[in-house]
Amino acid sequence: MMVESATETIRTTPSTQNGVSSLSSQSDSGGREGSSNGDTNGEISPVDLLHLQQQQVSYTPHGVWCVCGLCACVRAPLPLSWQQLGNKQLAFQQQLIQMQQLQQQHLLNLQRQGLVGLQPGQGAVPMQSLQQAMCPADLQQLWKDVAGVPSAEETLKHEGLDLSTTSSNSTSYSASKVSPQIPHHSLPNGQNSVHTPKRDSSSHEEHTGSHPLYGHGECKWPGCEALCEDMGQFIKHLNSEHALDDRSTAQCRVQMQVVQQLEIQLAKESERLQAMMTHLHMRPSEPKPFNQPLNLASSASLMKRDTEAYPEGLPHPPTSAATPITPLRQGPSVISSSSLHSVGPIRRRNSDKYCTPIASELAQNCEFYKNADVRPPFTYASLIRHAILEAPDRQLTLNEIYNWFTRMFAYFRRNTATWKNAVRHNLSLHKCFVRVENVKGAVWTVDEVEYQKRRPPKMTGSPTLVKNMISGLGFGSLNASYQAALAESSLNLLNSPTMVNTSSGGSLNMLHVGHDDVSSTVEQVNSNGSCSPGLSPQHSHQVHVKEEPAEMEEDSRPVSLMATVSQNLALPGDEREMEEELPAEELE
DNA sequence: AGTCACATAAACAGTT
DNA sequence: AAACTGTTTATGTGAC
Repeated sequence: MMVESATETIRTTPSTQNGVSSLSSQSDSGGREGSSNGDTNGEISPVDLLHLQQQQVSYTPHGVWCVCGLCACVRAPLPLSWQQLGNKQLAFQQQLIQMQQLQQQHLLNLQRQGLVGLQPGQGAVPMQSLQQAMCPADLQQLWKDVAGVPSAEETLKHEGLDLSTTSSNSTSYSASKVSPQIPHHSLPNGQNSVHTPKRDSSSHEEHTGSHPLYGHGECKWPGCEALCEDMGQFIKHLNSEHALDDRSTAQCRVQMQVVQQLEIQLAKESERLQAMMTHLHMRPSEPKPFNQPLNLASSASLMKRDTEAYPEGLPHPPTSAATPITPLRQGPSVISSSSLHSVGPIRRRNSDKYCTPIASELAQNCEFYKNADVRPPFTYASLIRHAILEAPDRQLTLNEIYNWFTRMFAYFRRNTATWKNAVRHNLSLHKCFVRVENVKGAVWTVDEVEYQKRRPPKMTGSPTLVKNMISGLGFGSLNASYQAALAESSLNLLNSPTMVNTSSGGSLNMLHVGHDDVSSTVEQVNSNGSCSPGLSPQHSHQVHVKEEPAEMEEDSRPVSLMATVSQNLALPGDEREMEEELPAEELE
């Protein structure tokens, strides 16, 4: 039968293993390393790409000027390195362009149907939008540059940006890919795009008495601003000054670029809006931001290796009341910072490295983990500890721990085979987990001292944090030995039954910030009364079955500064938050 | 390169 | 007998 059990594990292993490994690779490479690698090869960085996407393109006799719609930065002329974009960026940009073209075509269809028509003054909209990204004077100057130089198109052609033909080596990444296709997509009826504005306008205004290019007695042709007393004079001006020639053609194409860029921006903003609405559950069906299927299975199906097929559901990002709504956030708040590896393996000390509190994370993102099939970025040990500490009496049976895992994490509802073994393994392996025999059977408790001893946090990545934390406690002048003694003292204090049993036990416990996660914040959360109670006095009364002979020796280490520290530890509640960040290590 | 922490797999034994 | 529980060992990986 053991063989059967083993084979069953093996049978389930491949999928789990693959899943884990793939997730691991996703998180490791796709998260930090992957993105960073992509930026370091002389290619365009995501930031630059973002700017690219936001750019408004303008043509001048001196080249192509791009005005970033994001920050209004003007990039001119475009660096040659941008011509060397990798295929990745090109493909991405082409996708954007295609999407934009579809949108533009749709817009034109609407226009033909009369749903969206050019209204008087509408022609100024792109200018206004551009002016948001660029000061009006500069923008106007750009237009005048185009308007005032008949050879603008020639200049552009000369520089490799042929407005009439596809130019692969255009200096403008966006323009080169977009402009040549505009006539085809924006004007599917085969009408020459260059002629369209003029013909439409001249025929339109004569009959209606209004003209999109005329308003407030001025010609609204980009860069013109010619005063026209009436429509007739304007028409005259239009036909004479803005007749079909190279200059008007170039100006028209520039305007098309402007519109196109704005539509790209519109597409992006629409996408953002969609994501926001998705996040806020305002729409019944949205594309899922997560790669993995989300598990919205009811808690009724918690325990068992349920359902390979999970109901398709909306992404369920953190929605706890304590979590401020952040539209663009797609995952747990802490994950976003400490681990882009939200779908990565449990392991790794992300929370340690970044001092990520698991309890606060779980408190904030409880719903997220419950519903999203995302592996929590915490170790088994920390999770087990959290589960136990969350229990009313600080003790759980193995099965209850299982239940907690499946109840709290959709991920564990599905990947059943391996993690239960891992939980048992961790319970047995780590001294911090103490098996206690009671009437009902065996329950597991947490030896907080052992847990903190388990692995002193390195905090190598943030020495300043350590310094700040110490200084925050008023220990700014402490030297390393004092700090070590402090931390050590805190452990001993924790180990003291009297201290543990007192109400200050929780705050003392917060001294051990955690390298892990749970340790630091179970109490913190408790202080808010939201999640789990404080350290249980019952804990000290437990009968420890597990033999831990060597540990008491460490606990009896001399604590030279014990008294001093204990005074400082007995801080009012408002100072305990600072204690929380005190490193538990520096023991050795 | 060595060490450590962790995850995973698996064998094994005891208990229910 | 089967399932569950608990212990232990082995191995691989990543971080330091």
